Amino acid sequence: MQAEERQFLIEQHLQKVEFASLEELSERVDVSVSTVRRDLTLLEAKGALRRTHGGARLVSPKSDEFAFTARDTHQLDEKEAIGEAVAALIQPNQGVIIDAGTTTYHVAKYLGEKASHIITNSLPVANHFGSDNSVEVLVTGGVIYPRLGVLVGPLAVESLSGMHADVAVMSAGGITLDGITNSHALLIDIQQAMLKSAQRIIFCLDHTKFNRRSVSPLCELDVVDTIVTDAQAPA
Amino acid sequence: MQAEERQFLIEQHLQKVEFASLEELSERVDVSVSTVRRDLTLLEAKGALRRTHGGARLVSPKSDEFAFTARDTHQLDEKEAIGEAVAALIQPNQGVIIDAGTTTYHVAKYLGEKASHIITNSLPVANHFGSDNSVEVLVTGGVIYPRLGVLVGPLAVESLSGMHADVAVMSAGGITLDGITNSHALLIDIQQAMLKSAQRIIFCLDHTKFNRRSVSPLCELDVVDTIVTDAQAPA
DNA sequence: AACAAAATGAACTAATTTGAAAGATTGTCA
DNA sequence: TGACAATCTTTCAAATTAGTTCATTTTGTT
Repeated sequence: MQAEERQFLIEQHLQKVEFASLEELSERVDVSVSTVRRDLTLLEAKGALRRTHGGARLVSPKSDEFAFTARDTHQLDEKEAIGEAVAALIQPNQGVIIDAGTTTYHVAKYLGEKASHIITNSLPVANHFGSDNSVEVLVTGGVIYPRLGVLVGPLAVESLSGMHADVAVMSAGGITLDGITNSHALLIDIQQAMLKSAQRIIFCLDHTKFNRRSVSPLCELDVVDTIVTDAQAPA
Repeated sequence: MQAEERQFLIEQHLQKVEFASLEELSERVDVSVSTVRRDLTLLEAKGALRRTHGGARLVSPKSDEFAFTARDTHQLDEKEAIGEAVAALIQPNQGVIIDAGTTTYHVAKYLGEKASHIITNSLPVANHFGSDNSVEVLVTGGVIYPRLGVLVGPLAVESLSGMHADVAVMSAGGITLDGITNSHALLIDIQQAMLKSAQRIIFCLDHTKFNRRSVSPLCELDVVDTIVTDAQAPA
């Protein structure tokens, strides 16, 4: 790999995680810590980031974007893995509904140009496909729920009600034997509309979601076709 | 293989991968590394790419989102100035419709928390306010028009039809004494819905738009309340 | 076919980059 | 504050890459 590419990768990674340690970066781009140091010095001179003790951080935690969704490093690896697995489940040229959420965002990343059209109420997902003209992306209307970049409200529900998709890729706050629950009542309406509009329902739930119950009930378990999770989850 | 063909292949490959090492290229086009070096020097002189240590890099990386809108540096100063001027025209706590476009995006930047609610079909504008919870941002639904990040289609028009705002901040492709025109028929419907929903209409038009006529007519001049432009514009 | 011109690949040297180790600095915790 | 660990900067040898030169091959022309 070339120096330029490496530096680009570092920059790009920081866009995602906001802060990264030297070790983390050195592993990620597979060079020594010394080299990462040098790269960071260069990138800092360029103004792309700011060096800190032990690593580097984004210079402007750009309020432009959705820190929470796109930059959430909490269990990043698991989420990436789930994202990849779900993307593999989807057949080419299907229509896919993508729910808002940190995990479902990763599904979008791995989905590439597989889907023929995508329906979403998540601004991060919409942004991800924004410059990709091989996929038709339909964004539901709605009011932006701050920080999450989710479109909520009656307009979002209405938009979804008339639509149809082959698959819905969903996320939630918790799952028990009684069913699936989520935290915001505002989201429930929208998610239920999504469930109605799709033929096959896939839920993305990492192991922290199991045996947890959020405030609002979303649906029974028998509505769900597939659950994708990570290795640490119970049967 | 001809030298020209080889260079074309190199260029084409770089379009795909953004970065490539000499070895990689030399294998791909099946010549020695020396020759690849020479090719790269030529291609660099041509402006097709930039040489780096160990390889080459694409000059214009297409990687980022909505480069067109947010990073369009064409007449940046004028647009910033227009943005600031329009923002100054807006009273606190008004409802504002913001059209999609490079200039209107700058209006959003200067608007801050002045408006009480904002209605837009522009993803860059939505992103800009995304994490700001002092403003209610209503995003119209619709299909993403690639590269511009505009939401278009019937859903966008429907979303707008039921709404109301104090001001509409609009952009367009050209203006003559006969009226205002814009380039994409898809946008026209939406813009007309915006015009209907707002009490006061402000158009942002830099001097290049004057005496130009785009393909589709948008509206007559008497619909417009205010036009904000830059110093180089005619009276 | 014979020749000149251009392109190619290889060999060599100069320049750059890299990784590791030294000592200097900073941050942390009692 | 003082020790201790972690991180930073500097330095240097090794490795990689760039630039140059030259013999050989290919190409184009007569």
